[in-house]
Amino acid sequence: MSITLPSETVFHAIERAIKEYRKFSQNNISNQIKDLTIDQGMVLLFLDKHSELTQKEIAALVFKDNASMTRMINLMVNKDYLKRSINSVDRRRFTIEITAKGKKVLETLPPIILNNREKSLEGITEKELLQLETILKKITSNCTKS
Amino acid sequence: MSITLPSETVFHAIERAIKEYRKFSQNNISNQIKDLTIDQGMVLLFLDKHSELTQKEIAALVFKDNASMTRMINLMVNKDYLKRSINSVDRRRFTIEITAKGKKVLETLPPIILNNREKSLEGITEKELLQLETILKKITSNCTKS
DNA sequence: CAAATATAATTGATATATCAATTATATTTG
DNA sequence: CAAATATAATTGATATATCAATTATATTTG
Repeated sequence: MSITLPSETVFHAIERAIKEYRKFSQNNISNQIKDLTIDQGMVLLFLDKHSELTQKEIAALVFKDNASMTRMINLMVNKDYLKRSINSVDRRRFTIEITAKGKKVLETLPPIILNNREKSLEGITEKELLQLETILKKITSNCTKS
Repeated sequence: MSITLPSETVFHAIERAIKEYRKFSQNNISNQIKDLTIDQGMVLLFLDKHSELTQKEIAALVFKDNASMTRMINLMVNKDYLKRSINSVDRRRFTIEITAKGKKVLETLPPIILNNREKSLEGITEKELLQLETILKKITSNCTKS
């Protein structure tokens, strides 16, 4: 008996689901907003609600490392979504502000995202959603413990 | 009422679980095999069982696009895991063979992967696993339909 | 059969991921 | 307090992701 192929495992199903959701979301975003990735959109959402976040904290929220976040924010500054300025309290940090263009996006983006979530979870009950989260958290915890 | 932050959604939990699983797996692989990524390992597993696969087909199995697969296989050829030769039946394709070094890896890798799967699913019942797959497939189907 | 179309793979450009090393500043500790 | 250590962010190198264009070959169609 040889090993079950990765394509037959639950990990494959997990990866498939999140990738299709990302693709679906990105398409729906791109239809209305030019030149914005989901991840960039999420960065805007987080900064909108928590303006004092450091790059490191944002990175953790969107599953990136600091190096990726530096480059992502560079891009977003170049595209005029964000403005970076030195934080006078801790000069190792930056204060990141959302520009007028960024704020414009924040008017259009949330309804698109809400719709993405709703459509992709259609036919799934509240109970199932809770089950899903519970099981996923077990996997996460198994992989992170020790 | 503003939008629920991405970090509070089930999509975040999905992404977290698969990323932690990948990290966990990669660590366990790297402990025993130098210079092999999970994805490269999966390519070896697939080719081992289905030697006639085209690059395009392998790409689909590991969620990459053709361009990424081309580069990944280039690397694996350079690292002497694979050998590429023209397919005489269809000269657009390649026949990809696993080298002796690749076969060596295939002796060490499966037990590591089995252990990764087992450990990461510890405490999760058969029933829960089925529920998980069912719900994930609903999401996938919602995101791909139309 | 020749022209049109399709397919497998590659290439180029740009973005992102990952790791290690580095820089600048802040905090801790002897 | 000075030296050691920690932290936030950056940079460089290399791999991977994504899109569009290209190349080479195969298949379809008028």
